[in-house]
Amino acid sequence: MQQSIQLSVDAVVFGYEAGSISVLLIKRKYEPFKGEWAIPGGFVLENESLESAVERELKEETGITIDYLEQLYTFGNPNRDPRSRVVSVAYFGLVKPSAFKIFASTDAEEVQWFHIDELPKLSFDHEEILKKAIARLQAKITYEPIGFELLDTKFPFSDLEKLYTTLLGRAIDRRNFRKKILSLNILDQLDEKVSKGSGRPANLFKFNKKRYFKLKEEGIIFDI
Amino acid sequence: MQQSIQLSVDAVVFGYEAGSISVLLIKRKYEPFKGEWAIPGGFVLENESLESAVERELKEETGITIDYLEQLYTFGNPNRDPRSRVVSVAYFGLVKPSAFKIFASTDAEEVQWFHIDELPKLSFDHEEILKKAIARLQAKITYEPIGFELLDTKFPFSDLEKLYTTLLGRAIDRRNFRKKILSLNILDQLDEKVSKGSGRPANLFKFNKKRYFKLKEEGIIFDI
DNA sequence: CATTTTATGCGTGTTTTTTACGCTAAAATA
DNA sequence: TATTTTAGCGTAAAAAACACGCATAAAATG
Repeated sequence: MQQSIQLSVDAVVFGYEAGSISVLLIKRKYEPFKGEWAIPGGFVLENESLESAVERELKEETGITIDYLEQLYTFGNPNRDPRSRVVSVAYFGLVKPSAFKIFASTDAEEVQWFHIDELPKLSFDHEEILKKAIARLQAKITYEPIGFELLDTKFPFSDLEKLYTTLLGRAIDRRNFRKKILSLNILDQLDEKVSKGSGRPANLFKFNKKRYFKLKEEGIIFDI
Repeated sequence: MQQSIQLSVDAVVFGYEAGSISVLLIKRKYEPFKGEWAIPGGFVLENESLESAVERELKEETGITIDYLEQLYTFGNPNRDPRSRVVSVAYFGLVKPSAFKIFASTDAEEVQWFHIDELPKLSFDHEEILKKAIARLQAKITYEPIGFELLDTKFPFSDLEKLYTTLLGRAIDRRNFRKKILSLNILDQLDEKVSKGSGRPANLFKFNKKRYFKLKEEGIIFDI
């Protein structure tokens, strides 16, 4: 028995900057869908794990090294690729965009961050993949502290608050939100302040991942 | 570019009977791992969707038609199969065991339900897959009403309660649980009673899936 | 340099949800 | 018929979620 199914990986990478969520897309250099936008990804090599394949492709095509990566879903519709049967394992990644300089290479003619509400037409079934990834991001920030992967290591509380209002798509009470997050005891308050523009300078905070995992083991759950 | 990665599907199927959760396993008829227990599954055909492949393999190997099926995770470790590189998309299924007669055929020498705390040694990385499936089942019954897929269409409230205590692995207050579930308004109380053994006969209930989806659209969420 | 603007940060009362637990009802059993 | 067993209803206390007031600090404005 010998199939000729090809296996690929794709990565939906989210970033957050200046109050809006963006996703990293590439413009395809080759057929099919040459010149159109797509989620970065490519074929898995013979002796490579799926995660390694994702990391390699991202590095090759966009120059990005990922901070947070998890498997999203496997898309296996027989006709999703016009060339042949290609099954793709999609991943979901988060980065701090400020930390990386993106550049196109190999299969990518161009790389660009797109706001998730200003997306171009996408190749293959990538729209479906992206839709699923957005749903996952919105759901997951309410029960796992993954939002911190999108912020700088040190951040003022207002950044976190803004991230959540953006992702949840609704207003949240600033005072109650602060109380709730601080009561979880997973943030370290630093002795630094930032002043961006007018207004009172804000204290900087840092996510204490180690403490979070310890609390998680003890059964304390993150829940917004 | 031509890979020789093979693609398979596997299905972890859970059933519930007499107060305990079981999983459907097959004894392998051929090498590798001939004579050992494994999760049912097999290779995906060229023009078949992943879901169809799962359904076909389950039917072939065990005789079961699944009630509830969802994708679990894709396992792609390069050495998970001693023959060659095989990537497997694992699925998660639920059935009412009373509704089916299981029988072994094709690749299976034997089929059997195993209580999830009395499992045999498993082939490949199937232990890892099963572990993930159990975690998913336990997590998911708290935020989606999938428990009903394991019960008979008509069931007394105590069956539901017992299922939850079993799955959650802890006692729950009978009175508060009933109040909570009934207040969700997703159960129809029937005009039938069952009396099994001693004690006051219990009213039968039926899960109203249609109403649940309607409520879900309106934003009412199931949460135990 | 006083005043306005902008944003931080602490507190308090109210409503809603969760939790704990007492008690009655109906059938089998001894 | 008394006792045991399982079903089913109700009520009060505790905890969490929600709504909102207001003092404070620094920068911008005139």
